[in-house]
Amino acid sequence: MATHLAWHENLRAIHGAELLLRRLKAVGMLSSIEIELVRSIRQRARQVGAGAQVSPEGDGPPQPRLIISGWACRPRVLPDGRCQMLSILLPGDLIGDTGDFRPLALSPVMALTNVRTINAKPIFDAVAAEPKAYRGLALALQRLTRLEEAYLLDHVVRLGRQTALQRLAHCLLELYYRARTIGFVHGNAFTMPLTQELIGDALGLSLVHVNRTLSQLKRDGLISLGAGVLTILDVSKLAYVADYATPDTTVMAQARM
Amino acid sequence: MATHLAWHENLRAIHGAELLLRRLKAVGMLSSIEIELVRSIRQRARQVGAGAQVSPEGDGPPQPRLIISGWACRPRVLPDGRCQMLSILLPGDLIGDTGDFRPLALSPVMALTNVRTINAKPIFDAVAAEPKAYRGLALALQRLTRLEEAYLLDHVVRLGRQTALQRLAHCLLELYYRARTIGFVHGNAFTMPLTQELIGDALGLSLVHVNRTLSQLKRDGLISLGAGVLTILDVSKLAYVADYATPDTTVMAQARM
DNA sequence: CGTTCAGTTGACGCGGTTCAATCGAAGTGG
DNA sequence: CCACTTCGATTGAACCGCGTCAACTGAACG
Repeated sequence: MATHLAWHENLRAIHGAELLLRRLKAVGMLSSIEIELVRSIRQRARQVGAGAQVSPEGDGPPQPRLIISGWACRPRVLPDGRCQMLSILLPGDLIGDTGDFRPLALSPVMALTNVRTINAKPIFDAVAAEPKAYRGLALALQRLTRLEEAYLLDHVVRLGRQTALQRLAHCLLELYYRARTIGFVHGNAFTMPLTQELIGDALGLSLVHVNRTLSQLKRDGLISLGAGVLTILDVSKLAYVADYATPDTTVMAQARM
Repeated sequence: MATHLAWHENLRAIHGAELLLRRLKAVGMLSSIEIELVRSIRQRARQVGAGAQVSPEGDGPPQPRLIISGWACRPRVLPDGRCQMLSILLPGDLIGDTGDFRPLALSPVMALTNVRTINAKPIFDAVAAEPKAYRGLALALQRLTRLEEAYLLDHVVRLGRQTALQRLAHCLLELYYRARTIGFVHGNAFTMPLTQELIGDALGLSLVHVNRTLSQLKRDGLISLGAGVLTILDVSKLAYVADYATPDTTVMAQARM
């Protein structure tokens, strides 16, 4: 029984590395050696429940880990108890410090659902030890970091200058494209486990207004949402109201330099 | 006459390097060799008028430059013509790419007043060529980059979860501490050349509401503002309403790891 | 002496918050 | 097996922060 469980967890970990590979392949080319390295991180996963802190786990800079299942966020809590998310994290996303102590990478990560992570340090260690052998991988990892900053810049514009409808549409589209990259979208639908309160914390809106704005998007036939499954019914119309530029032309372009 | 002008510009450039030195010394320790290197960038300054683009100047990644006088910003212009600033830039701030292609560093910089910059590439070239000799400088430069990201995170919280009064108070305090670092503050007063419309673009507010909110801060005796000079009359009260944590305990702490 | 630009002020309306109540689904304990 | 609770979604009503429109001021400038 115990061995069966361990084997099961192992499978999960392999799958988790596959998610990271999809993201890396979306921003660069990897050699078969590099692909093997990423696949080699098949250690036992660590799980935390919804609401628990994922990172940092103790003192000092947080170790790099890969989210292999569940959603998380980087919350900033204000004295009055309200919360503003800096970013939303999906399976396939890397968290923790990768040696440069970026404030975003150092900021706490909180689980929004049950979250499973595996240690990603072996990847960075290998890349640091043999830069020549892992040039493509190093570049792709750096591009994922840039992508994270590009999303942050979009977030600023969203919060500063967009209406509730635009923010929501923009955010849902971002999540849609990110979910698609990791292969979670089937027929323009994907699992979106965020509650309306959490969406509010991400977009600087109240729970009630998120509800009303979501209703409007449904009424207008742009999305459908039920039982935790979000379907983008009309990508181009949604992109139009959100003022959302296709990732290829902006966010990804910035990452690809 | 021409030679006199060149000599004058030279003086300015030396002073500009001094501003960068103050910022570097605020986040790390420099050897005398490193100080000499920073002081050695005394090339002729380039000037652009208010409203003009400072960076990038042409194609490709923008070269690293140092702002030696004037204020600038990183604007994001929306299709409807409105604008959201990603950050505000003061004298002593570095702009342009430093080799890692960060989206923030690549995003356009626009002059808000007349802006003079000098080429900062020699510094980065020297650090890259002789990492051993310039370890302290490399670290300090990296910390300035982190600081920039930390300000961006604060910006997200400001825009997402703070009222107009709080945003304004928070922003003015940030500018106050940054101006103080470069030695521009005398008796809690410093030159603040931003128009109310520009402040609005930074904080996601309308011109009119910025005016009213500024009036309130004046009425409450927290600031005084006239003829482009901002005086912080009560730092601690302003920090209280802004919910502003002292830089030492937060932003700087993140940069100092 | 007109023009432009930044600041200032009033009136009005909308977008979004807050308070509050309801509802269904999913536990949870007796 | 059934209350009882909890949690997320939903909806109504009142309120208010902030945006918009518009008019006016004073200073700087040609």
